[in-house]
Formats: sequence, structure tokens, C-alpha cells
Amino acid sequence: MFTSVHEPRQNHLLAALQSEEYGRLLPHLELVVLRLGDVLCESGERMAFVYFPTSSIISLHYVTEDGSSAEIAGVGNEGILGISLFMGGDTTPSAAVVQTGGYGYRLKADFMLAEFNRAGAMMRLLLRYTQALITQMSQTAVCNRHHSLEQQLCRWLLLTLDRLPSNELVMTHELVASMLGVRRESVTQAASKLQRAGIISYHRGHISVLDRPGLELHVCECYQVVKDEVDRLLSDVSNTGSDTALNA
Amino acid sequence: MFTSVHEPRQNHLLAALQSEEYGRLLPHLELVVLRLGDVLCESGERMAFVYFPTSSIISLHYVTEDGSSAEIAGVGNEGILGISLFMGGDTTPSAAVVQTGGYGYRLKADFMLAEFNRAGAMMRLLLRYTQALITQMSQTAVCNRHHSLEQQLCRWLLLTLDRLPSNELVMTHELVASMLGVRRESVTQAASKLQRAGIISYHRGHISVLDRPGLELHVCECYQVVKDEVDRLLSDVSNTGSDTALNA
DNA sequence: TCTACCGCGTACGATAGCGAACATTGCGAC
DNA sequence: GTCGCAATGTTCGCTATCGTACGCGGTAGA
Repeated sequence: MFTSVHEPRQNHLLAALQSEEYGRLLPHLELVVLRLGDVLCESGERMAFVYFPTSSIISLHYVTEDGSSAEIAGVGNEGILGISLFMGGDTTPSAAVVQTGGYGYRLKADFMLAEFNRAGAMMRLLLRYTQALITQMSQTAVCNRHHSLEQQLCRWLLLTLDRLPSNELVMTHELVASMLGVRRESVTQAASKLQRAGIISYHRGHISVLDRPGLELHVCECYQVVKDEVDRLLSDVSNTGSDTALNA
Repeated sequence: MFTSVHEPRQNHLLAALQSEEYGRLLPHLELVVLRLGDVLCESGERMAFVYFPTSSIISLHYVTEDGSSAEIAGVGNEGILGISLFMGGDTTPSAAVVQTGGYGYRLKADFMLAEFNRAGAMMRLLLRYTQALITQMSQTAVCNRHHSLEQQLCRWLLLTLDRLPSNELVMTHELVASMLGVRRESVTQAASKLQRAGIISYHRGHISVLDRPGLELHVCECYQVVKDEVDRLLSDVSNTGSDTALNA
């Protein structure tokens, strides 16, 4: 785990804030260690904090009545966990689990809500992010329907990779299987195929991506759709954060 | 098609508005006929209007590169089409197609945006609805992963039924197949099983639900999760800001 | 009245992923 | 060191759904 200097602005949303708003938040941002498997929010539970991951990744997870599970979307340094707070519903049917251990900052829910209710740049930024999250969920639905497990594995690896500084994931096949909502054996099969192709290499809970372009050859369109939307919605956040006109 | 008196408040979101806001909107609401198959928004296109369905249903649809399609979520009289406008992204990768012909009201995008930017009850209501839509998308993803086509067909029928006044859907197997993202033949198989069980009855583009409790026995949990969330998020909209009591 | 097409029925092999069972092999705790 | 378990490898039969092909009746339009 990278233990360089910690800075809230390692999270892209926080980085996109103009100094005035960032200044308001800063005293309330609390650095937290998020460990693999930590459950930050159970299904139907109201969160006391929202989380801004920096080096960690959080998985929005749904568990069916029969115990199967599936990832709905992931939240990394590009986003925030806890949108239901400002969307007004307080809770969601899905849970939030730490998929990759690391750091993040948390903020008291009430404080977050107050800031959102100023209806300023922070609000607009969060809504844009929420739309990016919606795209991710939509594409997950499509991908689950139409694409092969190998393609989905590639998509998941690439999306995870984009949120990490290194090319190594600390992740067992079992974990990946619970994310993709398939059997561990199916992941092993797909992963070993990628390994034989020299694209990845793994060993006892560590997956290294050796050939990223190779991954991109095997992935379905879903990866690029999500990436493009996140880039589009959050790249020109300077617009969103400007104190001058917007949406005019 | 039911051609009773048309009234914007047949749409639940409009019905939940307090009189002041509703009064502002009313002069700008334009009754429109939405015909089966009409494309209200292409992928990546900015909408000039937002739509409030009353008796119609609109499908948020994604078409993959290879021509397969899948419904991400549906929008009926409980919702609004065009959330990307106020979420700040303007466009989405998915398209919007009329799934059930009927009526609705439309509103100029700029006007909608101005109303949203007042950051009042209208905004809070729309955000709550957006969260309900998110739940629907999430559950679609989960359902696509884990549940049988028969279960999914039941879910889809029930969700559609909840948005219609009658128990009859004008809908061919082919259409249903494109919604669920499967082959027409697979829909025929699942539907004929339900018909043999006396739960539905269909003939050349018309599907009648004869035994709704029977449908609910065959459906997966996903239906109830979505329904409960929609009810939860939009029933107590009085909290959201109405001056008078509603749905109380 | 006739005909073309639409909507649905059905059948067959192919295949991806499932469920269960069991083998192998490192790594860490002691 | 060695013991136990976690992580991965492999197999087998099974099932749902796919892709393709073709049949058949109803209905709309000429």
C-alpha cells in the first residue's frame, strides 16, 4: 500500500473544488484507513459519513436473497461514496464494501448535506459525478446481459487499474468472482486464459497487468463507454467549479 | 388507449408539486402524443425537452456495437425523461424509445433547468426520483446477472403493469425481447409457459395479465425491491416540500 | 377475395456458465 | 520444519439460452 504523503486532493472531486469551498471542507475531512472487506454501509443503512477514496476502491454491492452477489458499480479516487444522502433517499438497497484497501477521507453526513444544500459548485459537481455513476451502473447492466465473462473480467480489471497507481491488484479469484457475480472457477478459467496470453500474471491473491493494450483488445465496448463518460463529466469540472456562470 | 380527460397531474412528479411551483410550470407544459417506437432521444443527443409521461411508458435503451439491445430502466407516470439535463451532463450513452404509446407532457429544457436551479422542492423531488431510477438500473444489472428469463419477464410485466391503467399491454414478443435483451424465441417460450399456467394470455401483439398474484409468485425479488424504493422515495414527497398534505 | 407479411410456435445442435467434487501447492502460524 | 488452510487447477454432467431454420395461421391492405 502506497504510503506517500496523504492529501485530500488525491481525490478528484475534492481536487475539483475551488479554494473557497475546499477551505470550508478541509477542517472536517478525516483521513481513514479502509481495509479490504470493510463494510462501510449495509443495505438499507443510513451512513453517518460520506467517503472520498484516495488510494482505496469501494464496491457498491448487491446480495440477492439466495446469497449471490454482484457489483453494481465501483467508487475510487474519482468519486464519492454516499450519494443517497444528498439525493434525498438516505439509504440504498445496495451495500458498500472495500474492494481494494487503502486510504480515503470521510466527512460527517450532516456537514456534507449542508454543503450540498448551498446549491453551489459542490452540488453541481456531485450531481455530475452521480450521472457518471449512473452510466457505470447502466453499462454494468448491459455488460451482464450481452458480454462474455472474459470481456467482463477485462472491463473490471481496466476500471480497477484506472483507479490505482500501480499495475498490481491485491485480489483473489474468489473476490473477483463475487464482484462479477460468477463462480470462482469461472474466474480462474478466464484469468488463466489471459495469463497464458501473457496479458496478466497472478499468484495467490496478487494480479499484475503486464500488457494493458492487450487487455484493451479483449475488453468489450463497455469499458470505453464508462471511461469516456467519466472523463467527459468530470474533466471539465473547472466549469463546474467556476464561480462564474454555469448552465446558463 | 385511454382518452379520458388529460391532466398533467396524472404524472406523479407533477402531482407532488406544491401549487406555487406547479403554477409556474403549468403554462409551459405541452400535451404530446407519444407513439410506440418514437425515439425521443438518441444516444449522446441533448434533449430539447423533458417529458412527463402520463399514460405512456418510455424505455431507456442501450444498443451495443453488435446491434444487441437492452433496457436499462423504464419511465412511466411515476417519473420524468431527461434527468441528464439537470444532473449536468446534458447527454447519456443510452437512448429513449416509447415502449407503450400514450400521452405525456413536455417542457422546454431551458425552462426545466431554470426551475431546477431554484434549488427548491422541485429540485429535491427530481433528485429523489433520480435515486429511484438508480435503484431500477442497479436491480436491472443484478437481475440480468442472476435471474432466469422467466423471472425477468415477470418483473418486466409487473413493472409495466404498475404504470398502466388496464391489465393489457400492446406489445409483441419481439418488442419484449428487445427490452430484455434476449431472442424473440426465448420470450415466446417463457410467455407460453406463463400462458399455459393461466397467468397471462396473449394474441398477436396484445398481452393480458389474467392473474397478477400468479405473476408475483413467479417473479424474482427485484420487482419488489424496485417497487418499494419507488414508493419509499416518492410517497412521502410531502417531506420534500409541499405546503399542503399529500399522500399522507 | 386474395395475398403478403407479421406474430407466434417449434425444433436442433452448439455453447457458456453452473454446481459439485476433488487435486495441488504455497504461505503463514506455531 | 510442518501443519493447516487459503488460493488455484481441473474435471464432469447439467441447464439455460443462443443461433438458425422453418412452419403456420391471422390480419391488413390491394
